[in-house]
Amino acid sequence: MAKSQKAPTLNDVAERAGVSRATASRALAGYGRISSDTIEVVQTAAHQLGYRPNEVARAMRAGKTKTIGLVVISDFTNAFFDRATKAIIDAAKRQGYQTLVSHTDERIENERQAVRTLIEKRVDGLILVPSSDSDHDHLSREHVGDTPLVLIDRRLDDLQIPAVTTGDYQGAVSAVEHAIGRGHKNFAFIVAVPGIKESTFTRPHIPISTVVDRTNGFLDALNGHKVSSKMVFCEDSQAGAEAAVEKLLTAEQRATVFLTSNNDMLLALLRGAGKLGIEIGKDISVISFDDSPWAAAMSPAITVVSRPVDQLGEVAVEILLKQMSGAKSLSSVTLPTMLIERDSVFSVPH
Amino acid sequence: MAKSQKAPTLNDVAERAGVSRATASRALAGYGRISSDTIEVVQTAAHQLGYRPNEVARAMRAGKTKTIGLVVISDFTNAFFDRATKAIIDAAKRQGYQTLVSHTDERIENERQAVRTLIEKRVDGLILVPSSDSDHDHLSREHVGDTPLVLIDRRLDDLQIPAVTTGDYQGAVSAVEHAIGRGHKNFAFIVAVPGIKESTFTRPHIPISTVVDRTNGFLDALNGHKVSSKMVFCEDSQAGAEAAVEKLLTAEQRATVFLTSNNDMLLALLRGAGKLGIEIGKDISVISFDDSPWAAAMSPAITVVSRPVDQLGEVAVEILLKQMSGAKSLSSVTLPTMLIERDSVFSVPH
DNA sequence: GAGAAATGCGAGAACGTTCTCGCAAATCTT
DNA sequence: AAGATTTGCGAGAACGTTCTCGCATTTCTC
Repeated sequence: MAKSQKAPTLNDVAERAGVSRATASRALAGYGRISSDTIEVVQTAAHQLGYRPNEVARAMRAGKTKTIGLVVISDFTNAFFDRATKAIIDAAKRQGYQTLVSHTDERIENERQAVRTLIEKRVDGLILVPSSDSDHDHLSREHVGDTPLVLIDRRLDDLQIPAVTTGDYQGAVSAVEHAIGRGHKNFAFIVAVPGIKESTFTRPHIPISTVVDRTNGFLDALNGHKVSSKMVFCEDSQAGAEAAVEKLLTAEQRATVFLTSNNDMLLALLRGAGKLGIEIGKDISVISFDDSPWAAAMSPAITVVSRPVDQLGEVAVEILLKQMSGAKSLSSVTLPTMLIERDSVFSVPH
Repeated sequence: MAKSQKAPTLNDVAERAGVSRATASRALAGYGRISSDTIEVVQTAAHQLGYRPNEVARAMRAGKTKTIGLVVISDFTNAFFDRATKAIIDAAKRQGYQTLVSHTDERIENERQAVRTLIEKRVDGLILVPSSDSDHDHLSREHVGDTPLVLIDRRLDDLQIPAVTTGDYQGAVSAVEHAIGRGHKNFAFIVAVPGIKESTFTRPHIPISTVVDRTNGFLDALNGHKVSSKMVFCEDSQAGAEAAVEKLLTAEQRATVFLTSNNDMLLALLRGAGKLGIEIGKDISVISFDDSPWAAAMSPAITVVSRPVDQLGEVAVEILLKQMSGAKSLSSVTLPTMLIERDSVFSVPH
């Protein structure tokens, strides 16, 4: 008997139960007209054979895979996208969907390829964090067909795709206002910009709405106050960030408060300060975007602009599901950020 | 025309190219006997229609989904499983496989359900970190059928399943020896044990090989040396960990060196020390399992037992693929850990 | 230039479901 | 008790591929 090799099919169950395939299907799925006796017979037959429904066949027949795709950049240090990933996977599961995950490492070719294969796998929907605000042909309706699509963390202003983002502009504003309230007059903002070749003090093109919003918030909040400020736009590498940080820390008119646009930059700042013997919370103040258990446990604990990452994932799934069930022209959502005051911002005596 | 609604199928392509479905298939997949003229005709037809092969149908026909399942506990603080997840997804993609991810949150029912649905989705293989060394019926051959299965991070000694683990015993030994070399004579080991209800100083049943190995390594390395030591077994909650830590830190004969079994425990220790005004690297020494960017950037930087997490993922995928291609009775692999000496361990004057 | 071999292509089955029909038997009407 | 309705079930198609056959037609062989 080669029977023990292949997984038992519905046909095998039907045969053993002495009914037709159609009846077996009805008995197990519990639809249509069927007697409770037959249900029992079929169920025990299925159980004895160790029958597992073949979801591939089911998907083929139904035209739905009960699977969504997630295309995400994965950041090492920031827990942000890892957290978002978990939130999405779990929220999807709660609704009966499994999640196929792809990483782009912020490279557009990877994004393109990921979208392509996920669509070929016929995912019922797609959640994506776009790597570029200009290169997004592969996200057009023409290319994704009628696959529902939701963006997270970043908007794409020239495409009609619902996006779930966080209040980055407001977050930057609240950070600046907090520091101004504590008497700070000399600001620095360390901004990570994916894709640029080397760090610079002059504003480059920023391909990500999130970062644009934060810099705008920073500038606008400062506007009208008699303070000096400086932004450094860092390349993504650790070395680049550290070099830029060192330049800021050793400047003659060193800022008294430093904002960092994510945890990678915060870490670069921490390393740089450590190396130069500069104490956080005493020599300089620090506020970072994105909270993490680490930021809270350090001495001093770091004041952060916390973003609602779990909620971000949940809302994204929610909007995606709405789209799947036929809703048209869904609008984007911006979730509020929150400044968590800890010990890394001191008051400047005036 | 309702044609614009449905995704074009191979039939549509064939029709437009004026050939049969079979020929169109050959032309696109590039197998069998076919003239280069027809290939071109079919390819342009496919391109004009925006044809995307339906991988569901392909999977059904082939009996292979080109998809693997990953069942993992997800830890907030530790980057460990997030890193492993990324490594696995990327390694799988390199081999042409997509990855379906499920989180168990260390709960056996979730693990059971995840395995079940992944098998119903007919994944070609399964990578899993088991939550319990005793409750694993759902992983028996009887239940997973002939789906290849690889364990990571934890062994299951009474089941014949290949596991990729790290040298946790040796890691603990190297940490202890390092501290002994620096003159320490009073050790504490803070051990997270999933599943226990409350923290305790007496050894409970530990359902995870990784943790067992570490405690054994700790004990064995200490054996024969004239030192005192204490282990605290922590429940998984943050509050539980902190309470246990506080007890250790305020003990009259406080240890001079603290080992922590993961980054969550390290954080609990950091918070506790911060609260009590105890300085790491000065008042107490610290060594933690698992490296992270944070541990390296802090002041003082934390000495850690680093585990090769990327390699872990890659090897797991490799073994899984071997199993998929028919290899039988693969053996388990243990990857070496490495002690990274930083600034959190001081020398005790004798 | 006649048979042999090679080439290109179409017909049709198969993968494992679900679901629409239609038919027989059982149950309900009055 | 005879028609009307309900109930339970089986036959068969469909989802979109791939692949095995077999049949023409072309190209090779001497």
